[in-house]
Amino acid sequence: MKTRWVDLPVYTRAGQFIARYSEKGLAELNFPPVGRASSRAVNPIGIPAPIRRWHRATATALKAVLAGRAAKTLPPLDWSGKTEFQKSVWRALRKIRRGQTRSYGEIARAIGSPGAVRAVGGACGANPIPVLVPCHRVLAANGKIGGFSGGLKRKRELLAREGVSL
DNA sequence: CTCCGCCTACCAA
DNA sequence: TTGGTAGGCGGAG
Repeated sequence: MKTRWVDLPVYTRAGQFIARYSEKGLAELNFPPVGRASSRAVNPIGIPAPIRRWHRATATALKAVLAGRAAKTLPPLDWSGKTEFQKSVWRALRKIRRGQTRSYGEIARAIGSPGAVRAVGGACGANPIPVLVPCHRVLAANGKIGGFSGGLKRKRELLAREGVSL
Protein backbone atom coordinates (compact mmCIF):
# COMPACT_ATOMS: atom_id res chain seq x y z
CA MET A 1 0.00 0.00 0.00
CA LYS A 2 1.40 3.33 -0.98
CA THR A 3 1.41 6.14 1.51
CA ARG A 4 -0.40 9.33 0.59
CA TRP A 5 1.52 12.32 1.81
CA VAL A 6 0.18 15.73 2.61
CA ASP A 7 2.74 18.52 2.65
CA LEU A 8 1.90 21.72 4.45
CA PRO A 9 4.03 24.81 5.07
CA VAL A 10 4.79 26.40 8.41
CA TYR A 11 5.82 30.02 8.19
CA THR A 12 8.29 30.99 10.87
CA ARG A 13 10.76 33.76 11.49
CA ALA A 14 13.39 31.25 10.42
CA GLY A 15 11.71 30.62 7.09
CA GLN A 16 9.19 28.29 5.59
CA PHE A 17 9.35 24.75 6.92
CA ILE A 18 7.46 21.94 5.23
CA ALA A 19 5.62 19.42 7.36
CA ARG A 20 4.73 16.10 5.75
CA TYR A 21 1.88 14.01 7.06
CA SER A 22 0.74 10.47 6.52
CA GLU A 23 -2.56 9.09 7.71
CA LYS A 24 -0.75 8.24 10.95
CA GLY A 25 0.71 11.58 11.81
CA LEU A 26 3.68 13.86 11.23
CA ALA A 27 6.30 11.96 9.28
CA GLU A 28 8.79 14.66 8.30
CA LEU A 29 9.67 18.22 9.07
CA ASN A 30 11.93 19.84 6.52
CA PHE A 31 14.01 22.95 7.00
CA PRO A 32 13.44 25.88 4.68
CA PRO A 33 15.44 25.58 1.46
CA VAL A 34 18.62 27.64 1.43
CA GLY A 35 17.29 30.04 -1.19
CA ARG A 36 14.08 32.03 -1.05
CA ALA A 37 10.94 30.35 0.15
CA SER A 38 8.40 29.65 -2.51
CA SER A 39 5.09 30.48 -0.94
CA ARG A 40 2.16 28.69 -2.41
CA ALA A 41 -1.28 29.15 -0.96
CA VAL A 42 -2.71 26.00 0.50
CA ASN A 43 -6.35 25.22 -0.01
CA PRO A 44 -7.67 23.81 3.26
CA ILE A 45 -10.50 22.13 1.39
CA GLY A 46 -9.57 18.54 0.77
CA ILE A 47 -7.18 18.25 3.66
CA PRO A 48 -8.45 15.67 6.14
CA ALA A 49 -9.57 17.12 9.44
CA PRO A 50 -7.08 15.13 11.54
CA ILE A 51 -4.22 16.45 9.46
CA ARG A 52 -5.44 20.01 9.81
CA ARG A 53 -5.56 19.49 13.55
CA TRP A 54 -2.11 17.91 13.65
CA HIS A 55 -0.74 20.72 11.58
CA ARG A 56 -1.97 23.33 14.00
CA ALA A 57 -0.10 21.47 16.74
CA THR A 58 3.01 21.23 14.59
CA ALA A 59 2.99 24.92 13.76
CA THR A 60 2.48 25.95 17.38
CA ALA A 61 5.17 23.59 18.64
CA LEU A 62 7.68 24.54 15.98
CA LYS A 63 7.29 28.25 16.61
CA ALA A 64 7.63 27.66 20.32
CA VAL A 65 10.90 25.76 20.01
CA LEU A 66 12.31 28.27 17.55
CA ALA A 67 11.53 30.94 20.12
CA GLY A 68 13.32 28.94 22.80
CA ARG A 69 10.19 27.83 24.59
CA ALA A 70 9.07 24.30 25.29
CA ALA A 71 6.75 22.63 22.84
CA LYS A 72 3.54 21.97 24.67
CA THR A 73 1.86 19.38 22.48
CA LEU A 74 3.12 17.49 19.48
CA PRO A 75 1.03 15.75 16.87
CA PRO A 76 1.36 11.97 16.63
CA LEU A 77 4.65 11.09 14.97
CA ASP A 78 4.72 8.55 12.19
CA TRP A 79 7.95 6.59 12.41
CA SER A 80 6.71 3.64 10.43
CA GLY A 81 9.33 2.05 8.25
CA LYS A 82 12.17 3.09 10.53
CA THR A 83 14.37 0.66 12.43
CA GLU A 84 13.92 -0.17 16.09
CA PHE A 85 17.34 1.25 16.82
CA GLN A 86 16.47 4.58 15.25
CA LYS A 87 13.18 4.78 17.04
CA SER A 88 14.80 4.06 20.37
CA VAL A 89 17.30 6.84 19.77
CA TRP A 90 14.59 9.31 18.80
CA ARG A 91 12.53 8.34 21.84
CA ALA A 92 15.56 9.12 23.98
CA LEU A 93 16.00 12.45 22.25
CA ARG A 94 12.46 13.44 23.12
CA LYS A 95 13.33 13.17 26.81
CA ILE A 96 15.96 15.89 26.56
CA ARG A 97 14.30 19.02 27.74
CA ARG A 98 14.82 22.59 26.74
CA GLY A 99 18.19 23.88 27.92
CA GLN A 100 19.56 20.41 28.52
CA THR A 101 22.07 18.54 26.42
CA ARG A 102 23.40 14.99 26.19
CA SER A 103 26.40 13.47 24.49
CA TYR A 104 26.08 10.81 21.83
CA GLY A 105 27.62 8.39 24.30
CA GLU A 106 25.04 9.22 26.94
CA ILE A 107 22.25 8.51 24.50
CA ALA A 108 23.90 5.24 23.55
CA ARG A 109 24.04 4.19 27.20
CA ALA A 110 20.49 5.37 27.83
CA ILE A 111 19.12 3.05 25.17
CA GLY A 112 21.21 0.12 26.33
CA SER A 113 23.71 0.10 23.49
CA PRO A 114 26.75 1.68 25.10
CA GLY A 115 29.01 0.77 22.22
CA ALA A 116 26.80 2.19 19.52
CA VAL A 117 28.06 5.72 19.86
CA ARG A 118 28.63 6.39 16.19
CA ALA A 119 25.43 4.62 15.30
CA VAL A 120 23.60 7.06 17.57
CA GLY A 121 25.12 9.85 15.54
CA GLY A 122 23.83 8.15 12.44
CA ALA A 123 20.34 7.91 13.86
CA CYS A 124 20.43 11.58 14.83
CA GLY A 125 21.41 12.41 11.28
CA ALA A 126 18.49 10.35 10.00
CA ASN A 127 15.99 12.07 12.29
CA PRO A 128 13.08 12.96 9.99
CA ILE A 129 11.60 15.46 12.44
CA PRO A 130 14.36 17.82 13.53
CA VAL A 131 13.69 20.61 16.02
CA LEU A 132 10.60 18.88 17.44
CA VAL A 133 12.61 15.70 18.00
CA PRO A 134 15.53 17.63 19.43
CA CYS A 135 18.61 16.04 17.92
CA HIS A 136 20.21 19.49 18.19
CA ARG A 137 20.52 18.90 21.95
CA VAL A 138 23.09 16.17 21.45
CA LEU A 139 26.68 17.35 21.63
CA ALA A 140 30.04 15.62 21.37
CA ALA A 141 31.49 14.18 24.57
CA ASN A 142 34.05 16.98 24.79
CA GLY A 143 31.27 19.57 24.93
CA LYS A 144 31.79 20.70 21.38
CA ILE A 145 29.03 21.13 18.85
CA GLY A 146 29.26 17.83 17.03
CA GLY A 147 27.47 17.55 13.71
CA PHE A 148 24.06 18.44 12.38
CA SER A 149 22.52 17.38 9.11
CA GLY A 150 20.59 20.63 8.91
CA GLY A 151 23.79 22.65 9.12
CA LEU A 152 25.78 23.63 12.18
CA LYS A 153 24.56 27.19 11.90
CA ARG A 154 21.03 26.06 12.68
CA LYS A 155 22.18 23.84 15.53
CA ARG A 156 24.01 26.76 17.11
CA GLU A 157 21.00 29.03 16.75
CA LEU A 158 18.63 26.51 18.29
CA LEU A 159 20.93 25.90 21.23
CA ALA A 160 21.52 29.59 21.75
CA ARG A 161 17.78 30.16 21.83
CA GLU A 162 17.51 27.53 24.53
CA GLY A 163 20.18 29.15 26.60
CA VAL A 164 22.85 26.54 26.00
CA SER A 165 26.35 27.93 25.71
CA LEU A 166 29.03 25.92 24.03
C1' DC B 1 30.06 -8.28 2.31
C1' DT B 2 31.74 -3.41 1.94
C1' DC B 3 31.68 1.35 2.91
C1' DC B 4 30.38 5.24 5.56
C1' DG B 5 29.19 8.29 9.49
C1' DC B 6 26.12 14.43 13.84
C1' DC B 7 31.71 9.47 17.92
C1' DT B 8 35.36 8.48 21.33
C1' DA B 9 39.36 7.45 23.78
C1' DC B 10 44.09 7.46 23.23
C1' DC B 11 48.66 8.77 21.75
C1' DA B 12 52.13 11.77 19.69
C1' DA B 13 53.67 16.35 18.88
C1' DT C 1 46.30 22.22 22.80
C1' DT C 2 45.96 20.24 18.23
C1' DG C 3 45.97 16.46 14.92
C1' DG C 4 45.78 11.58 13.48
C1' DT C 5 43.67 7.08 14.32
C1' DA C 6 41.67 2.50 15.50
C1' DG C 7 37.69 0.47 17.19
C1' DG C 8 32.72 -0.63 17.67
C1' DC C 9 27.92 -0.37 15.59
C1' DG C 10 23.90 0.29 12.73
C1' DG C 11 22.29 1.53 8.05
C1' DA C 12 22.43 1.35 3.07
C1' DG C 13 23.39 -0.99 -1.13
